[in-house]
Amino acid sequence: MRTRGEATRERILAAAEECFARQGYEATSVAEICQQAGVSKGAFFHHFPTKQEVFLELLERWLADLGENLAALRARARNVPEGLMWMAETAQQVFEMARGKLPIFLEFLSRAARDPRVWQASISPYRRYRAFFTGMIEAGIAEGSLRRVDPEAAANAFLSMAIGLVLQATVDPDGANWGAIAQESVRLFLEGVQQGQAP
Amino acid sequence: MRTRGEATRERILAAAEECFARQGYEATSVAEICQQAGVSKGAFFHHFPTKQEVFLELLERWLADLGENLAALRARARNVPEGLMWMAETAQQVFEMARGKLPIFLEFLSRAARDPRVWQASISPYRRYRAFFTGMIEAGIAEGSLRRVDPEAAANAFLSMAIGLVLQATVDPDGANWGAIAQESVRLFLEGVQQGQAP
DNA sequence: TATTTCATACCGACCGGTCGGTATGATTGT
DNA sequence: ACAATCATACCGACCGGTCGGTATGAAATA
Repeated sequence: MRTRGEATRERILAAAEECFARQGYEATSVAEICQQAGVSKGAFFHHFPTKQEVFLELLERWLADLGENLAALRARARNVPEGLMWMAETAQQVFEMARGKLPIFLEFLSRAARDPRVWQASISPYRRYRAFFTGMIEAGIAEGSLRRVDPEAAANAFLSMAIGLVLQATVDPDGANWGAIAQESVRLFLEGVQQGQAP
Repeated sequence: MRTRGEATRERILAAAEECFARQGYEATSVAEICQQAGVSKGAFFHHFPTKQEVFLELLERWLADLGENLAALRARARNVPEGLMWMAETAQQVFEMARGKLPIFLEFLSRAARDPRVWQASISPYRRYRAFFTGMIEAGIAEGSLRRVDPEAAANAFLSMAIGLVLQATVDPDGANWGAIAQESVRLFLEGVQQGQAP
């Protein structure tokens, strides 16, 4: 954080993230963000042309972060099933840590379905994730740890499960132990596709 | 639709549903709904105390409808795997038909995560769905068509998959043939849990 | 070094417009 | 007549974004 300006920028982003998480995008006014950041409205619009731009920058950071975490987990795993299980275990921590932060995820999606700018910002990382998982399944088949399933179909099923889990954990965080359920689900999934595991 | 009042009420609900689907809840003004319904603001607030109440009534209808459809499919199926596959096939049609209507689903969820009233209205049907699928898996095990998996875990995995699919189809409807993917995913799931199907 | 210059960072009052909801009275059906 | 139904006009709050102007501090000039 070299210059004074950059520090202010970061404060605005952090404040916006908190407000969005607490109240949602629409319900959060620019004035509120400014107050939370201890900054004037003038400063806000000096650093960002619109409220939406703040939102988009947060979105980009979040998705990039997620992508890096997934890639790191895969790289560290000794084989594909292990990598997938690690991801499920990580989900446990994510659910616990993020809690109040998760609803932004929904807000992102809800807006992405309508706002072309948001859509474009979310959809290309998302498609990379799909490709990423397809690649993982293919690698699993190649290394002999997975059955010869259709990689795309399996990746889709896995990704759907992951998305569904996150969503449920977001809406009903106290309804179940979602971290444990994530692990159970992935285990079940692996039992279906793993080599020499079928009973 | 006996009285004149009921007809107006329905027109307001239909108009609201369309507006919400097209623009989202927040972005839809009461005036817009009234115009679309060919009704005055006075009529609107005569039939509904607040805008949110309209939203909630739509939500209730939608969830009740979904529940009925699921129960009907299960009742007609000759065994559990067949029932699950039928649901996947139905998803195909739902995706094609609903298209523009699906984003309301996201709006529902997004609001449910924050608005206690909406949350309560969505969460109890949702928990019924979970119980419903758990019951199905148990029945499948009892009838011998499914392996002795943990019913709750399997139901969770299946429901997660379903939710994830709907969500992806909502956000990226042209990104893939979601109906086909739904069938493929369920098939994959069944291969994992079905009796005597493991290769 | 002392002074001028100037870009960047920031302030906060303000504007045009929108929105959810209300007040009041007309119309309709019984 | 009288209750249910609907229309019109209106209110007060709020919001995203603008704008004229001020502070800060580094580079240029003398």
